[in-house]
Amino acid sequence: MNYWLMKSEPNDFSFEDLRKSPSRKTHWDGVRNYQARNFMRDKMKKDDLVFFYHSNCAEPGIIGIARIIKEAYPDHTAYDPQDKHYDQKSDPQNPRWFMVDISYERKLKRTITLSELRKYSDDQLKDLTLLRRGNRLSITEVSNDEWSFILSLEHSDD
DNA sequence: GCCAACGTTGGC
DNA sequence: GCCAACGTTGGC
Repeated sequence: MNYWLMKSEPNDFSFEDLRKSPSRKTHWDGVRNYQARNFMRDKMKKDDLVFFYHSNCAEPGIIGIARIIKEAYPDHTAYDPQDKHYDQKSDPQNPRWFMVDISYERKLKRTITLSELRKYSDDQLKDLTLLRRGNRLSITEVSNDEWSFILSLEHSDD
């Protein structure tokens, strides 16, 4: 079982949007970065848990938990010229881009903000990929220890 | 809105 | 294969 962190801009698709989706699930389409694709295609497994992170917003941070409910399959939006993430070079016979399905698990009692996570960047979270300088990857791995530590913050005062 | 970081593209 | 130009991400 692996743990993940997935970013989403709440203006685009928020954790609340996931909660309101039919059956509280969605496909994670539109990923067009090879490293993020490789994580989805090669390492994400059904039932893995995901920190849902809000980026590019007033209070960036982890807002809730989602679950992988379907492993990687071709991202059909890559073949749709009308789609924002259309990729002319993607061939259905040899898919380049993949997506997974995720479902809403639960909202955290409080948002664990980026600035709060940074307080531990020299110690418990020193290897957290999200905190690496300049990291823009939309899907990153979270270790078992990092997952437990971040969850332990949920019930602390700040 | 600014801008640093960084992935991708394409000319050579 | 190098690398400059360009586009995107995302915190602030």
